[in-house]
Amino acid sequence: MKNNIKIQRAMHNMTQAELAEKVQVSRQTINAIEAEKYSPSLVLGLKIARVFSKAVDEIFELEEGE
Amino acid sequence: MKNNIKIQRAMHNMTQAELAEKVQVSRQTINAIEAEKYSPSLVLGLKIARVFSKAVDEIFELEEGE
DNA sequence: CACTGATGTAAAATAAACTTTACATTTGGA
DNA sequence: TCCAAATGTAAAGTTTATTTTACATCAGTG
Repeated sequence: MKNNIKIQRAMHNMTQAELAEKVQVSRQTINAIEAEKYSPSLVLGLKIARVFSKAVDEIFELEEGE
Repeated sequence: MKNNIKIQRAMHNMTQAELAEKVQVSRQTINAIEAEKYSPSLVLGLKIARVFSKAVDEIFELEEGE
């Protein structure tokens, strides 16, 4: 799972902690997702997309063979 | 998490087992998701959307307060 | 330099997704 | 009615996401 959350945050001038609060997860969770340590739940994916007013598909993308 | 997988399957004339195989999960997982026993991972959500050539947002929707 | 806010990371614990096996129920067609 | 395919469901087990606590680093600012 690739994602461009970091870029979206930059465009919205938003910190990891702020995003975390908006979608009600811990800051570490956002950090881990950005670092691609694991991929989020669909609920979280939808919430993050909503924060940035984007479709899920515009933020998250499957990788080869995934 | 609401979803319209059952409808999508009907439109594509596809069985739970067939969908399960296409996205590489067990049939029970598809069944559980349709029955909204739990919501899928984002990876699985993206795969399912891909099977039906739809955006994730067209198949899955957050519920009130979620 | 000292301080602060933002980020990276890690280990242990909990919660949630997913699998496997197995069986019951429903439904449509021969 | 009988059969088979499709669906529903359940319990136990494994894997993965997420939390909590805690600390380390880094960049900019006083």
